[in-house]
Amino acid sequence: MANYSSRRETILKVLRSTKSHPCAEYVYEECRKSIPNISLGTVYRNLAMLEQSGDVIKVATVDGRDRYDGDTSTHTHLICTRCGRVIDIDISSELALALEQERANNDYQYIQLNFYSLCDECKQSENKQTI
Amino acid sequence: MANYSSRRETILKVLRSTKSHPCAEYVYEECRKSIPNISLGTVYRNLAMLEQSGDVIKVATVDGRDRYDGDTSTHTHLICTRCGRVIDIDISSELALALEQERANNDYQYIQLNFYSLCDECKQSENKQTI
DNA sequence: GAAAAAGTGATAATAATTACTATTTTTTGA
DNA sequence: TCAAAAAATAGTAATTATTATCACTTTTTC
Repeated sequence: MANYSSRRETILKVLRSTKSHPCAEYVYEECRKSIPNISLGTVYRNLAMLEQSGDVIKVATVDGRDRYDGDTSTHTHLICTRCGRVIDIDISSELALALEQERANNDYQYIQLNFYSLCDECKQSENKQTI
Repeated sequence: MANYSSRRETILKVLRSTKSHPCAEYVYEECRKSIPNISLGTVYRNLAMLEQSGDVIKVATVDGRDRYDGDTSTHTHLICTRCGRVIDIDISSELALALEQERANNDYQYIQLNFYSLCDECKQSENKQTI
């Protein structure tokens, strides 16, 4: 069904080479560095295809923009309630185990766990302001 | 800062009286039953205010539409990978405890846990089709 | 290597959400 | 109680992320 596409390969490479969980616009700008005439529509189309094929996940929608992740393994995110940054975080092995058990017991396909809080950068700037 | 507003009260009532985690459009249609000339902009503005004040949470974005929940207590959702329905589900007490511990230990503000799978209705129709 | 299938760039269209503004509702405080 | 100030609203226009379209190019098939 799906042919090979050099654009798709580049888009996937961009997503796998960052931990920033970027939106389509960011992926587009990164791709333009090596493929100057790639179009934004191509990025959107391929992100949808890559999501469909399970090579990429749509991890959250922040400020109206969909955010993508090239890491499809089960992992947890911190979403900053101020700046919207999406950050990978570690969780206790007890929690990881309980999550996986709940998933398996109920035959759920996959899990999305987000904690919300200020990220380190926003905590910093918050401190500066209040001192 | 915020005055009283009968529209806001109605919007909150609508959200608290459903378990369907509706989008703004649904809230708007429900409100129109008692306030025929309420405007969609008012619904959006008040949903944002209610989210800000913590009376409502934005629980997910499904098919490009933000979905709201009038139940602000920590609870878990099943999101149907076919129809997009958002459904409250129970989790084991072990998982609930591990989640709360992780939250407290790291001083996270709040948690959002979503499992993805077919909902019961979509499982049903899937069965019908494949037999 | 030619026909068929899939992908692309450029651009137009769609649709959810936000902004704007004249008017109305609510609050304030004398 | 009531008039001025503050906040909210309806109606509508503007914005913006995303999707659709289509003539053309790349990839696959056989």
